[in-house]
Amino acid sequence: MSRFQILPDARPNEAAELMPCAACDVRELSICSSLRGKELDRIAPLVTRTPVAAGQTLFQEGDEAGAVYNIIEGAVRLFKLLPDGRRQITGFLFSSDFIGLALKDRYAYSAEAITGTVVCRFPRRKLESLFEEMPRLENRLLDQASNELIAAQDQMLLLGRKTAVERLASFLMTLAHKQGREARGARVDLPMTRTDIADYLGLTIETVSRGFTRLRKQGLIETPDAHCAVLVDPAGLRELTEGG
Amino acid sequence: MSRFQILPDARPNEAAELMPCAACDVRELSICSSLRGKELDRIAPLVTRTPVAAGQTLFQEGDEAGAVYNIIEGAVRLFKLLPDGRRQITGFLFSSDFIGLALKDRYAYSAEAITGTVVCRFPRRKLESLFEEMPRLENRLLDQASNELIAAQDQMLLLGRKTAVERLASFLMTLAHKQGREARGARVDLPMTRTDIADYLGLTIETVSRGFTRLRKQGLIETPDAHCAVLVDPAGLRELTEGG
DNA sequence: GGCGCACCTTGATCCAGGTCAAGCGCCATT
DNA sequence: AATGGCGCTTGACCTGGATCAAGGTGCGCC
Repeated sequence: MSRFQILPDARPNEAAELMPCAACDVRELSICSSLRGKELDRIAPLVTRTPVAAGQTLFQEGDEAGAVYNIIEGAVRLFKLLPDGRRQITGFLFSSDFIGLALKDRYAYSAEAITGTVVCRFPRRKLESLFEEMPRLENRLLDQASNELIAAQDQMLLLGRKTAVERLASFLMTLAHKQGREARGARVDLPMTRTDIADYLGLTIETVSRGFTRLRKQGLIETPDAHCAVLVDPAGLRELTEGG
Repeated sequence: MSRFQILPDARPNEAAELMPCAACDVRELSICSSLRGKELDRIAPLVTRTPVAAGQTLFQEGDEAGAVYNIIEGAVRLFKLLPDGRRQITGFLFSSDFIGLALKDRYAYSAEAITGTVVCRFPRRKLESLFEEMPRLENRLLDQASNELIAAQDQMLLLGRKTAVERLASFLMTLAHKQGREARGARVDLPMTRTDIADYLGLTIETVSRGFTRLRKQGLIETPDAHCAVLVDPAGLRELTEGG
């Protein structure tokens, strides 16, 4: 999937020679876009590119937070569990997204790959020591944190006050936006399962399924298969999003 | 309520003479704790201390985000509205809390004083230009953002997956924690109304009221009046919090 | 090509929490 | 001390979404 090899941990010099950062597909989109040439050279030997198979765990809630990650390719779900197994997915992350803002000593949530994924792993301690050297990096992270907080508040509104179809419509339009496919007829990818969507929207899988059926019958979307949705009427969906 | 006078906007020199920051009650608790003496002198003339009456609006969702705030005293609710009036409160803020992390050009939520409140207002543009000078300040804000993100994720779990009583128990224990009153018999202040609590927990006022009644009948709390709760059995409440 | 399994859809029924309605307590105003 | 309004509680009933149950569909594997 990735054009890059996994970097051997034991030989940082060789890793540096490969210059993965300079050639990274998502560099300009990720937090790394805040880094200049020299800074990139400084960081390159510290990162490790790793593939993660679908369903595999990156880390679990409560683990010591030893690393932060950039997603190079694929999709990841972040979630929290209650002791009896109830699950809340707090976010889906995709290429160029950063994992590791919301943490103290330990991760506050678990992270699993949804599809085959490639991540770029960065030791957390080293990151923090770089802040002094690279204030633009910290700046970028604060910006990112801001965006995530705004998204989190939107999600609270969704979970606290929206109906099932409104939640589903909101979810589809948010994904469409992230994928740059908000136009009529655009095809939105849904790499996650119905169960994932349900656990993200605070619903059950059955309600999510009925929601898709309803949006389809109302002529708002088409679902050629379970892992994509075609926006037949994005304006109508957008309206639904806010209770219209 | 505050021991400080409102600073006259028109006369910054006089404001500086008053040195409100150096004498500020909540300085050590707020983001300002990251500032050293000289930095404080630099910031003091830029801030404006303002009282806000109960029920008054600090700013509205969609307003241009011209300022950030520190709460000196009182309580504030942040919320988002749907066009039909459904409201989701995204947070309650108290003394020493900071308002202004989750914003781009415009505020993503509205802010209203719950009780009589005193805030410390800071022009946003000036704040950003101070980051270079005071990296510790940016550091502190990133930390704060981290904490807020973790809290937001907890709230998503609450809204998406907890039952009505579990939500109420979680709310009480979170407030108890913030107030440093988690011991058996401790008295937790509830400055907000039942309607506010309902809009924070994604419930109706009736369900919140029945929740209090149920917790009382189970011997977990007492409610001498509507604006406080006594923790009769904090361990029991804590269990409920996670579905126990 | 058939088997097994994971995932999705649909229907029938149930129930937690919403809605509607009534009444109480408290306080500010007259 | 009557009045009115707001905030809170409680009861009766209703409903959106959960739960329970039964197939359907697609795909990897033998």
